[in-house]
Order: sequence, then structure tokens, then C-alpha cells
Amino acid sequence: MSVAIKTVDENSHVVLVDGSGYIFRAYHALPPLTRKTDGLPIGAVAGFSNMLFKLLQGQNNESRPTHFAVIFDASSQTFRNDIYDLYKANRSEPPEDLRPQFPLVRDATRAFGAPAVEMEGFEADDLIATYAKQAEALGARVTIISSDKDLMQLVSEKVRMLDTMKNKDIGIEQVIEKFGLPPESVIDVQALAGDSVDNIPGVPGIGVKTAALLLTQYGTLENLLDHAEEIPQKGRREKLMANKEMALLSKELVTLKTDVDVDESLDDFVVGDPDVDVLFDFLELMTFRTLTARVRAQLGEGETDGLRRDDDVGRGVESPAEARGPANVIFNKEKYVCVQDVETLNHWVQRGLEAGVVAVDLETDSLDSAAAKMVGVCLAVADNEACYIPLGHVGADGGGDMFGADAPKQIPLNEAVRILKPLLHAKGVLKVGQNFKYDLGVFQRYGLYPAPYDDTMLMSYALGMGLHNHGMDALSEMHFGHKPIAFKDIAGTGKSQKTFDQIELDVATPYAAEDADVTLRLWKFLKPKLAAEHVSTVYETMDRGLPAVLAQMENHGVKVDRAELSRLSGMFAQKMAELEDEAYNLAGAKFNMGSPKQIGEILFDQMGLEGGKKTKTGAWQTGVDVLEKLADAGEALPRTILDWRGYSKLKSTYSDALVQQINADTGRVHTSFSLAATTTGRLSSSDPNLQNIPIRTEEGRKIRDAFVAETGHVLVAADYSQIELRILAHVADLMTMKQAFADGVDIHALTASEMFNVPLEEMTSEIRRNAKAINFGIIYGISAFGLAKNIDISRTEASDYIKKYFEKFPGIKDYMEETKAQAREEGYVKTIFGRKCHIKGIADRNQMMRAFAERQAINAPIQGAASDIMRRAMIRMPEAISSVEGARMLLQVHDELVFEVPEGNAAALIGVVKPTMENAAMPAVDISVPLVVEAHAAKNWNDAH
DNA sequence: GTAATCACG
DNA sequence: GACGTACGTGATTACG
Repeated sequence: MSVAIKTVDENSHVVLVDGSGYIFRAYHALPPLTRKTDGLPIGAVAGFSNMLFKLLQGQNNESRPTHFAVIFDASSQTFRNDIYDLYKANRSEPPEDLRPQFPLVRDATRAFGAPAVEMEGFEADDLIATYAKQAEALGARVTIISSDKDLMQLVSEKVRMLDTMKNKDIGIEQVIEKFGLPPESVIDVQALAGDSVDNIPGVPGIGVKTAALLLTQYGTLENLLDHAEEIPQKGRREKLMANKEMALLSKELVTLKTDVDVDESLDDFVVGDPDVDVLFDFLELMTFRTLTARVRAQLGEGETDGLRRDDDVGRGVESPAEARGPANVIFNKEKYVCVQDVETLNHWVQRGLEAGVVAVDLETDSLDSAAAKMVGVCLAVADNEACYIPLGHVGADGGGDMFGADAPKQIPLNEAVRILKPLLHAKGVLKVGQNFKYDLGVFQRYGLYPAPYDDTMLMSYALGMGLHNHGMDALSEMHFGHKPIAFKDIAGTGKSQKTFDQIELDVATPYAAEDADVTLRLWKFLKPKLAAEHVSTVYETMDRGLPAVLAQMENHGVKVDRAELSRLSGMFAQKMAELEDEAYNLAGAKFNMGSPKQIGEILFDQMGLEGGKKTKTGAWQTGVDVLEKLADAGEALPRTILDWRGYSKLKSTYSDALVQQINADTGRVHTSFSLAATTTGRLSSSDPNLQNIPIRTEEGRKIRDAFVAETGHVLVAADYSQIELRILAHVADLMTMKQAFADGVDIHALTASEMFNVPLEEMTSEIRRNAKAINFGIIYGISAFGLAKNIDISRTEASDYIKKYFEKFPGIKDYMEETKAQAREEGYVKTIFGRKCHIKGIADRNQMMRAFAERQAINAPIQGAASDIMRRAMIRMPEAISSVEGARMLLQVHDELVFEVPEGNAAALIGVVKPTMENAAMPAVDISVPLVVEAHAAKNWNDAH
């Protein structure tokens, strides 16, 4: 240990820790750890001790301190309360599990051999200010460990602040960033702007921005107040003149005392060696294993082996499903075979039939399943035993021969299909694919319907939803440590990227065969895990059957009215042009209406509108809620921009884009559904996304008019009514709500009636609307802030509503707490059908991350169960509608299915679709609330609602 | 490539 | 005494 420096001088580094401030932040930022011996809450103490240790070691990019002290608040009553009795009056009591940690933190400080300093009648900030000034006067360097903005007035060339939790260094520059002025003006800014946290009044209506502006012009607060009557802006002038006293009082409150008659001198803070016995006793008492190990390692005593790292705290639970695969995975690509003659192909088909399990992978010329042509087929029957059967490769273009070099020798496609068919259709041979929906879609168009099949992507999904994605490359690397050849490595990238039919066979074979090889190995690895993790039923009943169903839907596609969409595009373009002219007039300048950046600059910088907020990147926020507020306040431009955006969205995302997505061969639009993309079990749709076609506005619904049925046909839309709320009522056992669903009453009105004591007959739409928002909020894992923002009420009101809801619907609170507890203990939550949704970050050190994870945990079983029901319905649907001539399922939109059927058969279709959907949960789960499906038929999607 | 915005359930 | 917040998606556009 270092030789002690006796007195403070210009070589000293004085570190002053804002102990009280730190405790609160550590408490909120760290997981609620408890002492192993008796369950005493010690999260804040743990965080604090870790920080002390790091600081004394000279980490956080700081040199080791020569002088060190931790400063605490002695009591809540200080001289400031004498000046202003409301000072910090709005401060709430510290949480219950924090209170016992206050004395422990002082113990920790002493255990590390550091002075714990406090003084009756003064805040920690005043003591810090006093010591900092003393040290600065002696030429020493000072670091204040705090993020409290009240301390920023102390920052100087010599004095810096350090926020250890964010590792953020605060110097003069950062102070200017925050207050708009250097440290010496901070107290004046605070005096004007006030502070809701400390309940400093300030001057009402003046915030940090305005305060900085005024002080730039007038220098000091006193000068500003003296010249208040000269201020040109009426509002500011009057506010300042009326609140002079308040401003001066506020200044007094925010000014830190730098001349406290302190008991201990700076020299008492010299860093020395801690008493090892005391320190270890304390660490043991607290059961800090990791920190003990670290301290021991630092002091050179004993081993650290076998002890957990500190970073283990807060890491998600590792699922056994994600354990590494066999360590000795060897890929021998030399053994892959390129099959170019019938005899060899027959041989491989024979091997497949004998093996009983064969991995199948299809190579095509496009990622778009609905447009792709078959280029080759791969089979794998055992590790390293895989072949590639090229079927559609064209001549190599390497020779530059414009007539095309001769295509390589290949089995004619028809011939190959004929030979492969018995294998692909063999009931006794399991076909294994990765993302098999894609392959099935292409196969279907060649008259091939492989069955039975397994899909390794879906197996992985059932095992690890929410933990990672389920693409083959990721799975291979994760489980085998093997990185398959990447497509771009053989095909290049960008404009010059080749399609697979242009790849030479000696390059194509190892790439293609490897995919089948990997797929088969993944199957062997994942299959036993399904049972071990108790998700076999989930996979078998809700995942496995879907690829074939979705492949058919995608292949069939949906008809859109090209002429109608083009007409809409024209109309939208015209509206946009008109709004642009209007906007340029209002703004007095031309600008890019599509640029949020420019909009922000025009509205807030040039026009100087109030109410602007910055995003975390420092740009002005220009989202709907911001612009809507401005528009409500009577501004014309924001409304114009919003209208323009509406048309722009409709045109670029829908009317323009959909026309381009029409398949040239079928004349229809073919989306692609993802089965393993979401964390809850929902599907997603892309290229194009047909799950977000407008419906909420009249203009938007015009897009839906363009989704039409084939001549002589109609579209049938069937959707589950309130499915998520019904599931909530079931899982949380909400008696009132269950009864309401059983009786078929309006559920939002019922909620409103319960909460606001309004009889159903006297219900207004306003009250019902609020209740509806609360119902949704509950499903989303409600927060007072979120609810407040959504229905534009105060946070306090929102909290009251939530409290009321919990009272009126007992069961909700229990459901939430149980769900969160399961997420914490297992790392996942389960739907009533047994699907596991893994929740990342549920034990994160950061309280925001944790809160987010908790909301996810609450929502996932509800959204997930609704998805489960829909999946079950979809799997049964082909069989169910087979009795209705010409009926096709086209689309799924989470709680809605869309069908196309000959006009005369619409009623018959509805007759089978409705019960299939309504009974989809059976027999697995008998939901204690009826599921209700509404179905309508019409010529277009809009009218089918 | 990321961030902002906005369409849906 | 701090800091952002409802859950789940995908497409488009601007901008570095």
C-alpha cells in the first residue's frame, strides 16, 4: 500500500463521495438482492461497497485518490427548512426495504477504512462544497462522486464530478451542456428555473432554456431582476416582476454553503490501509462472495477460483435448452456428392428410404418462395453423408460467351421429381427441413407435398423463443461452433450478386449439401430436447403443422385491384402537393416535409414554438403526439405536416408498394409469413406486410377497398372478438369479467361501470373510452405513466385508476405478481397451452430494463395464448374447409383470418370457420369464457368487416 | 446501418 | 434522487 501523504497540496487527489445520493440511485438501479443468511435487503449496500472498492483502487479511469471521504445527510431538517418550510416537502418516504440499509452503508464505509462524514443541520452537499473549496484552494484535484445536478455549481478547472453508475465524467463542458451556462451561473439558472425534485419554486413558467437565455443577456440574477421591466416579452416580464422574491429565495436555497465549520479537516481524509479483519468481517456478514474474492485477490490473500464473478449478478438464467452441442463436431465437406445421373439419384433415394430420416433442402433462384424456381435439391442421411442434385443450373457465364456456355450435366427436372416423389411422400420417412415452409411452398408448385416432416427452426423456436433467432447459421454456430458457408461468399453481394442457378457445381455442392448436413444434425440435437424441456406438445400441436398450411396461403396469394391502387396513388400525390404548398406558405420557406430533422428545426428553432422535446440523440421530436399537441394549441403548420405524413405513408407504403408486389404470373400479391420471428408466438408478415393494412381512418380504409375477391368470389373475414381480454379474464380468474363475457355485455362499458360507479345505462362514450384504454393497459403490463400518456390524464390520476382496477378486479394483482415471479425464477413465462416465452433482462441491474422485462412477462402469456389459439385453428382449417368447394384461406392478421370463396358458398364457409375458430382451444384447454368469432363476407376486405 | 415515424393487432 | 415507460410486429425515409 502507498505511503500516506499527510497534508493536502497540489499533488493531492481528493475524492468526495455523495453517500446519500448514491444509496438512492444504487437502490433503484440494482436488483433487489437480499442477504443469504436472513433475507435482509442489501442491494444498495452491495452496489455501494463495490463502488467504494473500485474507487479506492483507482478505477473508473481515475488515478488513486490520496484523500477520500464519504459524506452523508445527517437529518432531513436543515437551515434551508428555516428559510423555506416547503423545501423538499414533496419528497416521499424512502422505500421500506431501503431504510435498514442506511446504517449498513455507513458500516461499509468504515469497513473500507474511509471516514463517514455527516453534520447535524447540513446537507451532504454543503459539506462536500466546503471540503471541495478548501481542497481547491490548496491546489488539489477534486473528484466528487455524484450525479446530483445541485453539485454542478462546484465544477471548475480543478473540480470535476463523476457519475460512477453511468461512468459519466462531468466537467465544465458538461455543465454548460446541461444548464446552457458555465458552473458559476448554475445557481442563477436554478433559482429561475426552480426544481420540482427539491421543491424549489423558481419563477413559474421559466425553465432552464429561458433562464439561460435571460442570464446570457443580463449576466446575473440580481441584474436581471433589477432590469426586469425592460424585458420585451410580456409574459416573461410579468412573471419575473411578480416573482422577484421567489427567485431570490430560490437562489438562497440552491446556493451551497462553502464555509461550514466542519469537525474534521481534509487531512483526516488521507487514504490508509483498511483493517483487514474488520473488512472481511463486514463482507462475510453481508455475504458478498464476489466482492470478498476480489478484495482477497487485491490484497494477495488466497485464491479466487471457484467464486462467481460479480458480473453474474443480473445475468439471465441460462436455459438448459441452450447448452452447447457435441464438442467434437467435425464437418467433412469432401464427402459431399454431386448427383448428376439417374442411377446415383436412385441410390440416394434408396439410402433415404432405409434411413427413415432424411434432411431435405431446396436451392432456388429467389428468396421469394412464391416466385422461386427449383434449382437443386439436397439430401442428407447421416453426418457428412449428403448430396446435392442440381436441376436448374445454367451455363457458367465465366467465359463471357453471350450464347451461354453449355449447362452442366443434370438430371432432367421432371425425371428427378418423379424419382424423388416416393421418398418425399413416403409415410415412413421423416423429412427434416430448416424453415421448411419455404421449401414446401416451392415443392407444392411442382406437385410435391413432402410429409411427414419436422422443421428444425420451429423446434428451436419452441425451445428458445425470445432467446435468440432461429436461422440455420445462428443455430449451427450456437450448438456446434460451426459456421456454415455463407451465401454471399459464393454468390457475392449487391448488384452483381449471382442467383443460385448461376453458381458452378463444384462451388454449389459443398454449400448446398452442408445445409442439409447441418439441418440433420440440428434435428438430432434438438429433438430430444423438446421432450426434456416439456415443449413437445407445443411443437407438435401448434407449430409443426403450420408450414404446410402457410405455404398454401402464400402460394395462393390475395388479389388486389391494380387500377384502384394507382388511382389512389394519384389522389394521394395531389393531396400531398397541395399540403406542401400550404406548409411552405406557413413556414415561409421550402423544406423537406419528409425530414423530421428539418421539421423540428422549422417548428422549434425558427418559429420558436414551445413544447418541443428532444430525442435521446438530441434531435427534436416530431412524432404524432408532439405535433398533435401543437395543433391543439392552435398552430396550423403541425396539422398540415401530419396530414401530409398520412398521405405520404399511404402512398409509399401501400398504394405504390402493393402494385409493385403483384406477381407477374399469378396477378396476385404473395406475402411471406414468419413462424419463428416473435417472442410471443405470433406470426409476422413481410414482403409485403399484409398484417398492417390501414383500417383506422377513412382515407386508410380506401387501401382495403383494393383487396378484392376473384370474379364470382367473395372475401370472408373472421375475427376473434376481444380474445386477449377473454384470456386475461380466464388466466387471472376475474369473476366479474368472466360473467360479463358469459352474458355477452360490452366489456369496456362494464369495466367503466365498475371503476367509475356509473350505471351501464348512463355510460358515456368518454368514460367507456378511458376504461377501454385501461383494459388494454392491463394487458400491456400497465404503468401509471403509460396510461397517463395514452389517455392524457395526470400520472396521479392514472395511478388512482390502476389502484381502482386492482380493487375491482381482484385476481389481476396476483396474476401479475405470480407471472413476474415465474419469469424471475425460471427465465420464462408460460401460456395456458404450455408455450414458453423466455424473458430477457428480468434480473438486469438496470431498473428500467427490469421494468420492461416485467411488462413483457405480463403481456406474453396473454398475447401468446391468443396466438396459440389462432395457430391451433389454422392447423385445423384446411381439413375443416375442405367440405366447402373452392374455399381458400388467404391471410392471418393475429386475431383474424381472411378467406376467399365462391360467392354462393360464403354462408357454408362461415358455418365451418366460426366453430373451428371458437373451439380451437379444445381439447387442450377448456377456457372458462366463451370465444366469439364474427365473420362477414363481401367483395372487398374493407366491406368484409 | 441506425433512428424516426407510423401502419396494424 | 434518478430516469424513462404501456405489449407485439414491418416498411419507408432521411441521414451519417
